[in-house]
Amino acid sequence: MSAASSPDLQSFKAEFFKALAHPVRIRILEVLRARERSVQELQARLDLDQSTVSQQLAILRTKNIVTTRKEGTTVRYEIRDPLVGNLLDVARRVFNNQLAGTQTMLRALRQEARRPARR
Amino acid sequence: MSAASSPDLQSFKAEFFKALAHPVRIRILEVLRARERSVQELQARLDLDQSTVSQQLAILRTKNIVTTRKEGTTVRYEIRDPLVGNLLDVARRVFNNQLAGTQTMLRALRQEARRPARR
DNA sequence: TTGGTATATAGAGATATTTTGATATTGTAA
DNA sequence: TTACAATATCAAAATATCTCTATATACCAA
Repeated sequence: MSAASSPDLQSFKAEFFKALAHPVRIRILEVLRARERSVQELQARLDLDQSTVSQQLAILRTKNIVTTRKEGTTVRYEIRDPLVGNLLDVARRVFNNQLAGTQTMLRALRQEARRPARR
Repeated sequence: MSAASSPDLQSFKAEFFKALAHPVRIRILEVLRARERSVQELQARLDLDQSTVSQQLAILRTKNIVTTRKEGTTVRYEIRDPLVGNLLDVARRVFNNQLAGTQTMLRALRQEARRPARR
């Protein structure tokens, strides 16, 4: 019974990473990292249409990565576990190593690191 | 130009998480974390057939997560950036929070944390 | 050479995810 | 009520990923 042979657990982990495995969902999480947001705000900020944002949020909700708070007719989303932010940070460091060489994306990545949040 | 609006970069990140989004690939990485392994060793240790292991390794190779070293007829794989190990650790902590409540998997997760490697 | 062992790749059917547009639902103000 | 705004869900076609089996390649020993 090694670390690598707990199939249900590894499937659970895979599901979690799947939740991160989409550009829109990553963009959403990077915005939510700074603070909670309504669907509208996400929509405006990411320049995506309502359906797209709501659907991707539904996926993040399903995977328990994000929670909601209803305020009248608007719904505010936030990241459930701040540790997810740390995860993205470590991932960024991996990307940084991987990208050593490809200039354009590397520059964008550095930009991000310098400007971690925004109101 | 916010942190969330560098679509190419976020796609690149999504590709990376996609690479982790499969139970077999996670199991492989968790074995490789301890040290490099030949395809055979992985195959035996994970109780998977040759084709499956080789295919999943090909995906990890494509995404630049592992590198290979050829030794005669055997090929040894290793994780390219040890930081990927840290990433898995942070992910484990997220899982731990998420699983608070579901007993079985939680126990398996704790097991892993206690027994991080094996020869 | 030939044969065997280790690894890689190909192909096809099954399944899952994305994408887009349309429609539901819910809450609130008039 | 009615109407509107915010959010959620549905459905279908396009695309991607998985799974399994078969075959290919590369290396080595005899």
